[in-house]
Amino acid sequence: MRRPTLHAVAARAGVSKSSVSRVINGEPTVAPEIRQIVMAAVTELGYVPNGAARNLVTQKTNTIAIIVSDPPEGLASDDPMFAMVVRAASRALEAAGKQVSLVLAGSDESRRRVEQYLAAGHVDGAMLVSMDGADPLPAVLARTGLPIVSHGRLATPGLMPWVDNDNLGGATKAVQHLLDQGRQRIATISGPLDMTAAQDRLTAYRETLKDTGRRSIVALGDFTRISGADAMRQLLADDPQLDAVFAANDLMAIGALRTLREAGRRVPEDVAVIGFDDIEAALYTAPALTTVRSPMGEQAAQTTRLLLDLIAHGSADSVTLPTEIVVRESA
Amino acid sequence: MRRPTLHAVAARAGVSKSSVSRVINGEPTVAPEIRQIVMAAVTELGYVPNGAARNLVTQKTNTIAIIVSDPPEGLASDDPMFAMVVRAASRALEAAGKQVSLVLAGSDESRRRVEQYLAAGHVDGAMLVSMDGADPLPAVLARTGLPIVSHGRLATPGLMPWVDNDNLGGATKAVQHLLDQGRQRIATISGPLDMTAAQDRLTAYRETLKDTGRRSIVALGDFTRISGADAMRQLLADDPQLDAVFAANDLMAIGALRTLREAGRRVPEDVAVIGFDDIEAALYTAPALTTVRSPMGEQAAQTTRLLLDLIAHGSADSVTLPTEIVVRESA
DNA sequence: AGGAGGTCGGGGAACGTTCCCCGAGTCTGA
DNA sequence: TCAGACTCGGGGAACGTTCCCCGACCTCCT
Repeated sequence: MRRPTLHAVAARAGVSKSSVSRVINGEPTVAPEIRQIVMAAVTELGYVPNGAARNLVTQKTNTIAIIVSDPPEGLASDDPMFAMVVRAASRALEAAGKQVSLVLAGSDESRRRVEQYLAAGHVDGAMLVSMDGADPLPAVLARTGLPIVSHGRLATPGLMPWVDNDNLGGATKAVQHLLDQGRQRIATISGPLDMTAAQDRLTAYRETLKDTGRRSIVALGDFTRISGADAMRQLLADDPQLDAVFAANDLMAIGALRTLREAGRRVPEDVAVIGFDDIEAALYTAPALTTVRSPMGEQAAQTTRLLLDLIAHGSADSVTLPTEIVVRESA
Repeated sequence: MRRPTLHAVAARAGVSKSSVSRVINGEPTVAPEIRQIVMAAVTELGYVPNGAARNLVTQKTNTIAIIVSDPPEGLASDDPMFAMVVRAASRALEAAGKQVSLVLAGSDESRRRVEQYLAAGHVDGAMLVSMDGADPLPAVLARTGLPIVSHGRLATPGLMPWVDNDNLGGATKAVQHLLDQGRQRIATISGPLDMTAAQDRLTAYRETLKDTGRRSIVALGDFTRISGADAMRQLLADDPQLDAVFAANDLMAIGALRTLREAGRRVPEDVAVIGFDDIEAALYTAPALTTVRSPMGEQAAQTTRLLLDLIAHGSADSVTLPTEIVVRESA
């Protein structure tokens, strides 16, 4: 009932286990006839090399960890980012012949386990996804010496290479678009400020407005729909005269849209709304959401490439990807 | 530069490697003072047991594979199901001390690799997610003899235990709700018919309507928003008089809502729309979507429990979870 | 024809654990 | 106080591979 071993295949084929190993690993220095005999024995016995034994002796695992920060609240668990990023990264990794180990870093307890897990040599490298600035995990993991890259720029610079999209540029374009429409009172719904993406988008909003003499109107969200809805209520209370809102992501823009509808404001006539990310749902809101496209699939693919480079060459340079505005109906 | 081994810790602590191993694995039969000495040496050296060596000798990996069918088209890559299911299952698995290996089964090539991967002993068990009926993968994997369960009932019965929600009951409730409102011409947008969930939802629609003498009006979708929008266009062309639509999932209902809006039909006055799943986005449509709640987080957690049971006891019974209707504005 | 060089297969050590088995040490009870 | 039983630590084999090194055979050149 036990799986056949290399030894069994060698015995079956009547050659040494070295020869079998060479055939399995596709080494060129093996006679064609031997190869054939071995292959026959392999298929006959249904032999598959034992992964653990292989990992042990080669000191590599062919496995990459995708480490996703997972807030214990369990909010935003249908986050489209998660699906897009994990899926795109997995695809790229599998295309490169790597296996994927998915790690949710939630509680402190689980964070400790992540460190152990990496130190135990289970993976050849890791990709960090949506880490916030307060999280000590990146620094801890960087110290393991393993090749690690970050999907999204980290608050602490220099820890590891990263791939991010041009949040500053994108947010600037968004606010500029509202200004170009002649909007006078432009508010923003910010993301959680311990994340660099949220910081950058807020900074760009402030800088762009400052040049026009307008004042900033800011409400805080956490990148979820419900927080966007709440923040919008807050903004309407703070300044009933506002005529435009820049939400730091589409999910919050969708929440804002609902609040505006409930408040009887027309979009875009009374209030223009612009989001960020261009998730698929942005096409299906009423009215359809104007937003800034961040190339999420591309970002995940590039992050993967960066990691593979880092593993192969020992170094890799961070990348910033361009963003573009997508004008639909809401602004 | 190399990581310390068990041997190094033993030397440092002045005990045998057996003692160190016992301490590491928390065996009770070890003197407290020895334990203390060993622990000191462990922290001092920063020792972490090598995973591959451990896996090799114990013949288990503490790892579970989540195998997700991944259509090559790359459509629906922001599928909220993917995020919810993978996240909930990962959480449950990590809570049980298991590591998660995420496997996307896309091309034929990658399917072959999945089989190899499982046969190589990289995992102790696997969970299949969103397999369609035409997929040979479940049968192939079942033959490996590894403990495997399915998230969602499979088209081929008896292959492995599964956890599903009550699609028949839920869809019946949905259609009945439309009937109760006095709707006369009730159409449906079906999911891909090679998936059991789509089959069941369509069957329930047909059965429920049949009793009332009404005729079925069916358009085919594939569980994506765009397909829902297309199918709705089709339905309006087929029967301009229709006054209700049951979409087999919320994503397609969202697509249908957009088409209805474009066609100038009011929801729910002219056409009632009801979805299925109760994803978070259903709360944010205009009008808010009436739908059938399927407990996705619960389903993922139960599937995990089923798998752990199967691994521990060698057997486990399939589970069907109840669904309930959630009435909002659209129907 | 003989030797040198190159090609290919075989034996065995090593990877870092766990676990079995044995032996030594300790404690208890008669 | 001594024997027996039990507790706890140590040595070593085993897990299934890879890879190094050596040896044998073949070929080609001189």
